[in-house]
Amino acid sequence: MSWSKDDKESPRGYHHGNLKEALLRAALELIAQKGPAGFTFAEAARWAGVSPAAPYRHFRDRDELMASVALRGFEHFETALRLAWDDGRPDALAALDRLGNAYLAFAHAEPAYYSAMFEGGVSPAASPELRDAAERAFAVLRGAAEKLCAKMPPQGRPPALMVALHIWAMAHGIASLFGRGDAARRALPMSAAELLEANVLIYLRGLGVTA
Amino acid sequence: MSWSKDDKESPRGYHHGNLKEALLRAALELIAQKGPAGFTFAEAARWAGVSPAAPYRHFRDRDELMASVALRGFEHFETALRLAWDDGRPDALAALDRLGNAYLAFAHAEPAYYSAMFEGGVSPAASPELRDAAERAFAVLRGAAEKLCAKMPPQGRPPALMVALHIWAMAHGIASLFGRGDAARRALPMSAAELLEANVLIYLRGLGVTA
DNA sequence: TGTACATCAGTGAACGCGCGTTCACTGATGTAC
DNA sequence: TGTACATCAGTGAACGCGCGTTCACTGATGTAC
Repeated sequence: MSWSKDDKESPRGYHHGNLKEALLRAALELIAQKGPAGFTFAEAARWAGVSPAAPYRHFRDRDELMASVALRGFEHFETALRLAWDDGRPDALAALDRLGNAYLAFAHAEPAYYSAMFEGGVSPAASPELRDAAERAFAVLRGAAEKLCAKMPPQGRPPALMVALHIWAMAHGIASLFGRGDAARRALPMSAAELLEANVLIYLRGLGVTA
Repeated sequence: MSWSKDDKESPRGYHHGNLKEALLRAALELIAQKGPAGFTFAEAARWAGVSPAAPYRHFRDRDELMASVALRGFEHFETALRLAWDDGRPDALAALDRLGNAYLAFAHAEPAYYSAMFEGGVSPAASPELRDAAERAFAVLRGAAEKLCAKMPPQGRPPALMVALHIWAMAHGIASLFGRGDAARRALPMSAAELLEANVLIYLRGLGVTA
């Protein structure tokens, strides 16, 4: 985060100019350093180089800031997934493989967003905005599941929603158990990405989808 | 937790008699109420009806108490899984189904243990004791995977470790996304247990395991 | 059986700290005329 | 183009609070003899 130094040291006048943005980045940085529980309103203010009362101009409280981080996380997450899926081009299987990799890459590269989204104690149902953002991200998985189901033999074709939930569960399970950069992780015989790819491939074979 | 009232109100002398145990239970209760981040050393002491200095006789600090909770959690978890698996009787598939249900039931009935184990910020590698307990719980899944692999056609039989990790990921993914009692959860077309059962069945079909 | 003593678990008062939150304020910005 | 004024973002000092941690202490328990 090379801009952090600039942000903190560049002279500024009485008005910060972009404090809301700076607070979001501060929260993100602090979550990355200490986990979703380990950041405080006061510290975010300090990190942004501003008095402890200033954040109240932009967020009602700590929870609202956390929810904003989660919201932004879901937006970036959706973008990353949508880009990887690329509407199923050139074919659904190749695209799904990219999708899984993108899922893990996001959880790995942006653990702060990922934990704000899924472990931050933010209830997605709390704000309609947040719920919608989460829904839009899930919609990418949902769309992928639909395209996959269309490839299956019609008899015994499973509901696309269920397939989407399964894919989500496998990706989330592997991401949260093995996908973070922690040193404390279990030694694996293969990478998280390989593990997920194999899991999804076996699952699809079970559904009768073949390459 | 009907004993809590008794514990707090029954008269006791200068010595508590079973403070370590009471602190573990207090921590568990507080984690259940406010999540793994939302309990403090001082509050656990208060909950156990003891001065704030007393816990230091039994735990170095908050982290050691949290690690003890996680340790006990893994022990109960292992017991529950082992009981459900029952050495694969009467056959591996039926036993695996019970195993999955037991996994979800534990996460649902003991969210405090589950989050101390997987989201408490406790590094399993920190203490050998904790690592071993986690390893013994995983060994149940591992054993199940081995029994399943033995049923597969030998050509292209996958490594049992990978199958165990896949089962773990599916169970953990579904447990942490859909398996908690939160009101804020996504409305699902089926229960978490059904979702996991279907996921595992499709996966096994993909491996060539049939009922 | 009784007594002296060591050990140990819990006390309670004290401390420094950082947090969340409030308040009247002040400096900067933008706008109406 | 300039001036008066409303609006707004950030200040800084203050508060009460609960936490973690320490300390010399004290009451209870167990043990040696």
